[in-house]
Amino acid sequence: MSNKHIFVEKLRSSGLRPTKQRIAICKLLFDRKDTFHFNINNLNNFLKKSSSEKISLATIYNTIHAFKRKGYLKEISINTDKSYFDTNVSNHHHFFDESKNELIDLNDKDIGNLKIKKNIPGKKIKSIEVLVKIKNN
Amino acid sequence: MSNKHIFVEKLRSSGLRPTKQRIAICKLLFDRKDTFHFNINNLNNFLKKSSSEKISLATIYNTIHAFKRKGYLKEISINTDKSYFDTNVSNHHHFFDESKNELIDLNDKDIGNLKIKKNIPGKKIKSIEVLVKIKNN
DNA sequence: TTACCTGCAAAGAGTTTGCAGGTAG
DNA sequence: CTACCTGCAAACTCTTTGCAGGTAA
Repeated sequence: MSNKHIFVEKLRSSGLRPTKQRIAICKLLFDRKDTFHFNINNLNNFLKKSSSEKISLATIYNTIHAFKRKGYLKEISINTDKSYFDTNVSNHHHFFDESKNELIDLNDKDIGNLKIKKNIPGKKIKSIEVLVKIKNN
Repeated sequence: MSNKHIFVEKLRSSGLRPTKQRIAICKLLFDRKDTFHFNINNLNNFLKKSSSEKISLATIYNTIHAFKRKGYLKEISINTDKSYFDTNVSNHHHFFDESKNELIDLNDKDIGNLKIKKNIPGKKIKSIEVLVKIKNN
C-alpha cells in the first residue's frame, strides 16, 4: 500500500515512530481529498469501525497532540465541551453548525476584508479566527 | 446602597429572586464601568475576597447560567478548558492574550469590513465572532 | 405556605498521567 | 538493547445534578 509508505515517511521525518496505531490514524485523517473536522470522540468511533484492532483512547489523545505539535492538525476554537481539530492547517475560518455540531470550512474569500486596526503594545498577533455560528432555519 | 436596589429590580424583573448571593454576584459583575471578562474560577476567587460569606460553586454556576439565559452575559468561544464570559453582551469581538489568558474587547470598528459571502441552504447565521490570539513579543 | 434557591457531596464528561509491558530501530 | 510507544486504570479538572434544609413572597 503506497499511502502507508507516505505516512511512514511523514512520521519518521518528524521524529515519530511509525507504529501501526499512528499509521491507522494517519490514514483516517490524511488519506482523503477534503478537509476533515473531528473531535476525539468522533475519531475514536471512526477508528473502531475502520480498523480491526482497538486503539486506546490514551493513544489517540497522545497521537493527536503529537500531530498538532508537528503542525499536521489545527485546533479550532468553539465554545463547547469538546476540542475540535481540523486537518486543514492553512489560515482559514469556519462555520459551526449548531444543529449538527459540525464544522464547515470558510476560506478567506468568503470573509470580507478583515483588518485588525487595534494594536496592543508589546503584543503580536498570533492568529485571527472567525467563527460563524449557524443553525437550521 | 442604591446599587443594590437596581440589582434587586433587575433580578426581580427577570423572574429571579433577589437572594443575597445573586446580589453579591451582580455587584461584582455589573457595578463597574468597563466590561468584565471572567471564568468561573476567577469569579469564585473574586467573590471569596469581596464578600464575607462564601458562595458555593454550584450557586455560582447556576447564577451565571441564569444570567446568560437572561441575556446579561455572553459566553466567549476560546479553545481552552474553561468557559469565559463577558458582561458586554453587544456584538463585538476579542483579543485573547495567550500570555496572560485574558480577554480584551475589540469593537466593530477595530475589525475590517466583515461580510460572510458563503451561504448554506437551510441555515441562518446566529453569530459572527472574531477571535484574535495575541502573545508577548 | 409554597415555590424557589443554596450548599454540599456525588456524579459526569473530557482529558491527562503513571506505569508495566510491548515494539521499533 | 534502549528508547520510545501503547493500553489500562486511576487521577484530574471543569461542570452538572440530587437532595435536604433555608429563604423570598
